[in-house]
Amino acid sequence: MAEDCMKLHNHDRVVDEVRDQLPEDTDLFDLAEFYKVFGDSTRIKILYVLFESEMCVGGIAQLLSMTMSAISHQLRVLKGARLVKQRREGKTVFYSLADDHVRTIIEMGMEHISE
Amino acid sequence: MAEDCMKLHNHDRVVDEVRDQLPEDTDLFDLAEFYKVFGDSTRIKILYVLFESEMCVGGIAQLLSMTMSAISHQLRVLKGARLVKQRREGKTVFYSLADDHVRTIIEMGMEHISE
DNA sequence: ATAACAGTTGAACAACTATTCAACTGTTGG
DNA sequence: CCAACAGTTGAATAGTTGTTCAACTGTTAT
Repeated sequence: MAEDCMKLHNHDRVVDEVRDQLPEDTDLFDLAEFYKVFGDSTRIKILYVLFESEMCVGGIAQLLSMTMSAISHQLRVLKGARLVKQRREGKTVFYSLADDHVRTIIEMGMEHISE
Repeated sequence: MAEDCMKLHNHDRVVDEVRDQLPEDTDLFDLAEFYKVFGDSTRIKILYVLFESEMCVGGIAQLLSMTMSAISHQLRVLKGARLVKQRREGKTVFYSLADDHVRTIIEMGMEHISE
């Protein structure tokens, strides 16, 4: 007699049950896209900077010792994820956190890795 | 007189202040690495499956219509991030969530994108 | 011992992504 | 209007990453 994992553990039934509980495929995809935004140290650094204070692109660039172009590109990604917002004052553009949600998410991660 | 952003907004002082508040560079890097793990829809799907029930590699593969090899590769990443743990039973290896931390982090993200 | 099964692993390839560079927009002061 | 500054953008490049494939380990039943 065949002792497959399938037959031993009754896969087909369990698999069907679990499948019903899963969120929509598009939601799972969107969630991964969202977390991708946190998956880059430059963006993480920018977010941490904005935790402390709103700041213009040049200021962030100076702080992180990077070009304004590089920072601007990443700010665009952060804005796309609705994590930051911008405010223009003359030639300068100030960026700040869109909401406090971000803080919680990042603190959650920090907790996990420092265990 | 030069009306630089620098001089107008007193960058150097603010920048220095904020720099002191930032976590270690290595911590910020590790945090980004951690979030990278959530930044893939296959891994997100696997985590959601394990929310419902512990499951073997073949079961997950069947559920997600993917090869065992692909799943095994991703489980390795998840294990590396200490998000899942394994348990052997004969030829079968069962995976499950390492702790409930993961649930909170993922729910946090879901909240943000469904706003 | 050996065959069959469950899972792992490393190399290779394709797809994606972060930074750089140069050219651009928009704003302000002269 | 023009020059200078702050920031943005698109193309190009280098580095990273997910899946596939084939070969491998480890376990169990005969």
